[in-house]
Amino acid sequence: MIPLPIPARRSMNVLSRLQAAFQSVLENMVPEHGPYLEMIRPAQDARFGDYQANMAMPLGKKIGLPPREVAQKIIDQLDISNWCETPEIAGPGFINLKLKTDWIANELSTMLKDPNLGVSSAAAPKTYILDYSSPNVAKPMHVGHIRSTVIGDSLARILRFVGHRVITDNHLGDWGTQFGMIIYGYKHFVDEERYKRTPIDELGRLYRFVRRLMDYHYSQASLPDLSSQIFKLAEQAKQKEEQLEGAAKPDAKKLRKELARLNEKRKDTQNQLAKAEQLIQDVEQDESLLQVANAHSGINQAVLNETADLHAGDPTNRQLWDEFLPACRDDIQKIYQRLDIDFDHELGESFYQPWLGEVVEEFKSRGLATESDGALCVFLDAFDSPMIIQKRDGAFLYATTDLATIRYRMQKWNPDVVLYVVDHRQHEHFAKLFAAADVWGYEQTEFRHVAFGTVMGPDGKPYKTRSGDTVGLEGLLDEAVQRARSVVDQNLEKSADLKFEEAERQQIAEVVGLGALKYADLSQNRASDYEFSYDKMLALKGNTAPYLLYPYARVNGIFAKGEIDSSTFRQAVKGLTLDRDQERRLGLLLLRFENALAESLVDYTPNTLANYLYELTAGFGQFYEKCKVLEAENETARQTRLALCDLVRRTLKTGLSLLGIDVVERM
RNA sequence: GUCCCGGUAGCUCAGCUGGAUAGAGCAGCUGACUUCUAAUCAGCAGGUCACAGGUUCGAAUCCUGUCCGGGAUGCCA
Repeated sequence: MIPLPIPARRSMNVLSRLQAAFQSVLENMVPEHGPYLEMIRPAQDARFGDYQANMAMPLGKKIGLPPREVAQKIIDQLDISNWCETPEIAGPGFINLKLKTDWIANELSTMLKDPNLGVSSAAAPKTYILDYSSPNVAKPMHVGHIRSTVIGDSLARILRFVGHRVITDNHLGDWGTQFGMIIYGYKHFVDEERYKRTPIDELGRLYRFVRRLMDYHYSQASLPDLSSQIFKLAEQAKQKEEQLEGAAKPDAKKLRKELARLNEKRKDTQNQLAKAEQLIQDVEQDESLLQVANAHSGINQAVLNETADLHAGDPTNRQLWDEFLPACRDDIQKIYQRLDIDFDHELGESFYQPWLGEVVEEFKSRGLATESDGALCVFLDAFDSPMIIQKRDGAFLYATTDLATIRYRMQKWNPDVVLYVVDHRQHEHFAKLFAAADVWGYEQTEFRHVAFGTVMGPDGKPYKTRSGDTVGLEGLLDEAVQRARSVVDQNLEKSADLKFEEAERQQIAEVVGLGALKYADLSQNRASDYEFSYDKMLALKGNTAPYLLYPYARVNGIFAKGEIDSSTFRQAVKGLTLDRDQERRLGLLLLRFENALAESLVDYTPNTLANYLYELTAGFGQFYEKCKVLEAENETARQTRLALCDLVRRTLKTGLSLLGIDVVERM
């Protein structure tokens, strides 16, 4: 498939215009001018102008001239006088650039009339495949799925918006042990009546029930081992303590460290033991449940067998799987619908089963994989351990499916870039996978692991419920909305003149709650772990969804009060004049939108866009405080401010939509 | 053991492809609602950017080492 040509639009990107101007000067001064163009950036301090160019210092070094002299040479040849003030040289050789205010005003009126807010399409559109969310079906989705889902969705939206061809694919886990579990559950414990009426609920119940029985037996089996481990660790700790008594200083430090580590480990193991005992106790407290558990003492192995039978093509299990899968998929679909997320494809692990053998054969026949300890391994430079693609018992693995997936995607879509939005713990797996893809012959494609950190609880540990279970995603969404609702109600109590009916309150709560949840995630640097807190994500100030949603509603309020029709207004606007500082600053911020999008794609970091929107909102706040809109000093000021308001509103709406967040007309 | 990620204000976090005096929000203190929505705005205070070296005209940012935290580590995904 050939990418469709995309009509070029006029770019509002100040930075790329400056770069173009500098390029024609630098071309004559230095052969490798690319890196120097990167040294143009928005000024950090308003006193230094609007933009600054920092290349004179390194350039001076390179060509052996004083930096300030180099700066002067550049300025002399720079052809920007019709849209910039005369550049100034400061300090060791910074070139400070200030845009002509009239020019900014002019750009803004163009932006006002452009439905795309001046964002031009990518000059060279690429094909991207985005692999994200990828939950195990038949297990309830939990808090761990939110990041992949939300980050991947946002990246897909941004890439599309700037004109790339984007294919999103939800690589569902639909072929794993969890199906062995519900098959076993169905065969032994199904409530036919319930299954007919509400299959999803019944399958969910079966999954949890079997999980419980398995945990029970597994815990029992692990008790002796855990106890003896604790004993051993205690012994070792005692030994260390004795050694420590007579140890010299340098050794003592090392010993103390080892001792601390041993104690830590013992504590961990004790916790494991306590948890196992709890699981056992839970079952034993219930007489009838205990009887069932005892009657199914071989359940753990039996579940593995059911899974193996399914994979081997056993007709009964296959038929059950065919029956269960649609129900399971519908179930997760409900969550996606609520989060407004959809995929072009949902090709799960099962989809690739028919080709795993072929892939393995190819690796074998081409000498890319060799046998080691009975397993088929791909040995890769730069890795100590190989990537195993077939187990000793002949079974295939995660890595095998991933390779087959790569082959399928290459053949079907021939992507330039494939992004895997998966948590950071799988980094090494992907490093190996990509290295394998490389030797396989796909070295021209960029494979990229877009890694992200863990969602933490207030205790600084992975977010869990009080009883230590993972937090279900559906409940998470409900609570966010419910808390947003109480914020809505609280605020409406304060202002008597605003009247909101029940339905609108609920709708605002839904948008704000889900928006807050997504925004909390997306405003964070994806690489770091982050602390989950309803209170923080729903705060009215700071880098939160409610704060960003507010100016949108405010601007709507202004237009409503002034009885101004937006589209008529946009067409009618003649010229803008940015007299006030706040107006000019806000205008500059608005012109940076396209650049913010580009920056968020450099390293696939939606938080770059989120931070920009936050800055824009803060800039609007200052403007709003100082500049009356409807009752401006004169008609031109009024027009200018209405235009700025309209641009802020649209930029926020568009920007938030690229984060997958909806807006409310008033709040 | 090896490898990967992190350590920035009391707390939660931006900034990290090197740039001028390190930024937000919360918490603390002070102010601003007869006003286009105060779900807001203005101000004060708060820092050895873990530590030590190095590269550089210039380092929170790059390199090396140390400490601390998390993760991965041959047949789970």
